[in-house]
Amino acid sequence: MSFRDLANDVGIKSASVHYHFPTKADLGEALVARYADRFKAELDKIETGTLESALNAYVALYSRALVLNESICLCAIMGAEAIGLPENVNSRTKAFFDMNRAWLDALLTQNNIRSAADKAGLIVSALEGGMIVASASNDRKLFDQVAEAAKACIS
Amino acid sequence: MSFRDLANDVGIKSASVHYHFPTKADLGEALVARYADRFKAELDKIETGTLESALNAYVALYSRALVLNESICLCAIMGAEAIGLPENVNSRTKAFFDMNRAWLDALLTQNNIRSAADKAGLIVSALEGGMIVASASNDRKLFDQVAEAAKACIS
DNA sequence: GTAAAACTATCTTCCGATAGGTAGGGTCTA
DNA sequence: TAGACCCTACCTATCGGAAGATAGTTTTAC
Repeated sequence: MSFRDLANDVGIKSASVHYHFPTKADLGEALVARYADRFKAELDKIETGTLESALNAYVALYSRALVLNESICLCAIMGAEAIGLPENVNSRTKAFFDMNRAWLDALLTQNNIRSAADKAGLIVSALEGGMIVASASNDRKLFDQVAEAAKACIS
Repeated sequence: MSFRDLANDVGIKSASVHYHFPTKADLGEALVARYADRFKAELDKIETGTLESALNAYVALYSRALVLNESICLCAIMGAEAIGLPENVNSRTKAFFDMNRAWLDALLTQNNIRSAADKAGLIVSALEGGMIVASASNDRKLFDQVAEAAKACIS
């Protein structure tokens, strides 16, 4: 996705995109930041009543991206490319993962799960990795399997 | 990494690289294929005597890439970029993941672990995702945490 | 009238790819 | 055994295009 492609999609000229986002790094950072913000908003909507339903809702956030948009988590892509990406983009990506782990950690702790932080990290990694494996294999069932197996690890 | 960059590293001209790998797709496929072959060779060396030691050796294969080369699994990168990559590259990437799951499935089955296939998928996804999260966060400990948590899920 | 936001036009750099040539080594045959 | 031939692996040179970015100008909205 070049400046010209993006400009074309929006309906303006590439020079106008540069007006809002001077460099590619600025554009990338804004993209990840917006993605993280929207994800955070979805997290805040999740009802943390029972552990199981909360986890299901959490997984559904990932699953939706995989199924509907036929793409994968933006931060999985950015994270995989972290080497060679600008530092400001990487720090936003890191912040996204931190946010996810923190949310899960809080949820698990609240439900008296042992080693909450470790399991939170496992779930995030498994879901991100699961999206990649499923996407590369063109088989969404692989993601569902991973998500189920990850949930089965809790308790 | 362009044809010119690669040619420069090898010490020849980019046209000569095109002689061996006519298109970028050919080059990418060969790269992933070689990576998978080498990984397979390492898998074959693993002593599957005890489950724990075998799993440790398996995780070490990933960990080594993360620590020594200061990079991550090639197939994590290719898988994350699967959308937009040539089909021949994607099928090699898929084959790599299949191979990993099959190896773990056999190991777990051999050790009478229930839901071996599901857990094999979980481990692969967790390790691939763990590398990405750790790389993006520039914190190798995150990967080690994930690897430990994944192993703790077995049995 | 001013400031934001779009535009035109252009520059430089890099990319993947191709055409065509060259040097060296091996092979077949009269 | 000498010449004709061919294959491999590199080379030089170049093409068309796309990319990121900038300078300067015009339009639009309040």
